[in-house]
Amino acid sequence: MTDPAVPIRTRRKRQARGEERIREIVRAAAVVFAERGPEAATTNAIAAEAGISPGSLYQFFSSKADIARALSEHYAAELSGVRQTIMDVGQGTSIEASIDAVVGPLVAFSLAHPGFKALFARSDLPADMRDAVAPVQQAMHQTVATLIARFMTERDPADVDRIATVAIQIVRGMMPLIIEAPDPATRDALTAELRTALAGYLTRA
Amino acid sequence: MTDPAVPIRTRRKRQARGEERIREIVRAAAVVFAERGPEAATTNAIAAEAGISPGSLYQFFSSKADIARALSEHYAAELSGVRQTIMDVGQGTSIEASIDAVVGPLVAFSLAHPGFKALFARSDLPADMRDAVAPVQQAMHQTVATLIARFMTERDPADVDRIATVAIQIVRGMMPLIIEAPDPATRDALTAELRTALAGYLTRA
DNA sequence: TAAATATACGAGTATCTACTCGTATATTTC
DNA sequence: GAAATATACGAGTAGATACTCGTATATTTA
Repeated sequence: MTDPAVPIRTRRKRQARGEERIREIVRAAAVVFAERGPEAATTNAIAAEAGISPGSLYQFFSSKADIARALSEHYAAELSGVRQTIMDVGQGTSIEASIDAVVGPLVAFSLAHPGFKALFARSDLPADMRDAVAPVQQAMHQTVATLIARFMTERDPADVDRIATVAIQIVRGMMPLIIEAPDPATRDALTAELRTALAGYLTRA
Repeated sequence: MTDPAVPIRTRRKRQARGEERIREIVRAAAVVFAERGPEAATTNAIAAEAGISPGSLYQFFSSKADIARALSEHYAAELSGVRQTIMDVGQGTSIEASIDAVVGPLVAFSLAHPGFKALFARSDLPADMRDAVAPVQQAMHQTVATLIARFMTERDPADVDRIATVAIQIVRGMMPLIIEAPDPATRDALTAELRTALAGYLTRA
């Protein structure tokens, strides 16, 4: 039974064009997710948008949920810059100032990345996709909780956690309205309302 | 060409068992929508839950969106009692008291009617269903705006409208968490957070 | 250069879903 | 009681979708 050398062939390194294809598929997935929503986004449509065949798509991803996972991780990476900026606001700033530091960039990011809303604004994704994006969602929750904890140094961590959850849900509720606002003035007004709602909640929570 | 008497046969009156079937189908739809969500809820599953054949279902409803419409109207009717109670709170009560008068019954209603959340908590239903439930959604918006207007007698109606929209989105964001809370204590805590969020927003808006 | 493997294709498959249709029975109307 | 119609059935249809498979080419490794 002792098997000295089972040469389970390790996959040879991915080629440069493979990496490029993956990037192209993730980009296409963002477009299709944004246009049709997570359940109506078909793998064939993603392949078409990427300019490749369905077979090639499955050369790099094992399932639609796997594509969603890659897309969510892509957004997490893109957001890390934003997160750094946010975390850099001084420890002594007011709740309102911190909210301003978060809301503006987040709205800008959502506008620039239309697929982001499709993946993160919904709390009831199909099970397989929800599982796929859960790690990134939890990381975002952690970031928000850390930020909120600065203003609630005396509070129980469980309280801070709950407050972070509520704040995220408020953002989730408002973001679709903001993104799909018919004109910039409406968008700005709704963004201001989001700031008001967050400030109102967090100063009372 | 002049046709003096085109006897377009007017459909004979629906029988009592037909009315009963319709009630049964709507009830079944609520169950299936709650269990699977609006897009995964299949008409065959609704028929099975109602204990009838797919063909019989289409005897009474022309499409899945048509069933969603009937369900949303059913909820609107069920909610009219709640609305009456809410509207009866005195004109002079505080914002907080009014919020309490709304949130408690609304959470209770959502818990007692699991399909309600599936239809009303989502802002991105498939187009045909969204159109089907739009009238009821608008009626609910009107009710909320009327209630809010009591505290904002000086405000422009457009402002009141926008504030009502934001308040509804806050509720929409929180309701899934409240309904799916793992235990009653968590549910009560989240319901309290919803009250806090609404009070915080409305006193600042 | 030759073997090995990554990339690429796209028609095809199994499965699912909204909805139909031919047919049969229950109820109402006259 | 008989014609007309509402109710009921459930196998069947057309269309869609996630994913596969046989095959062919490009690239890398030795």
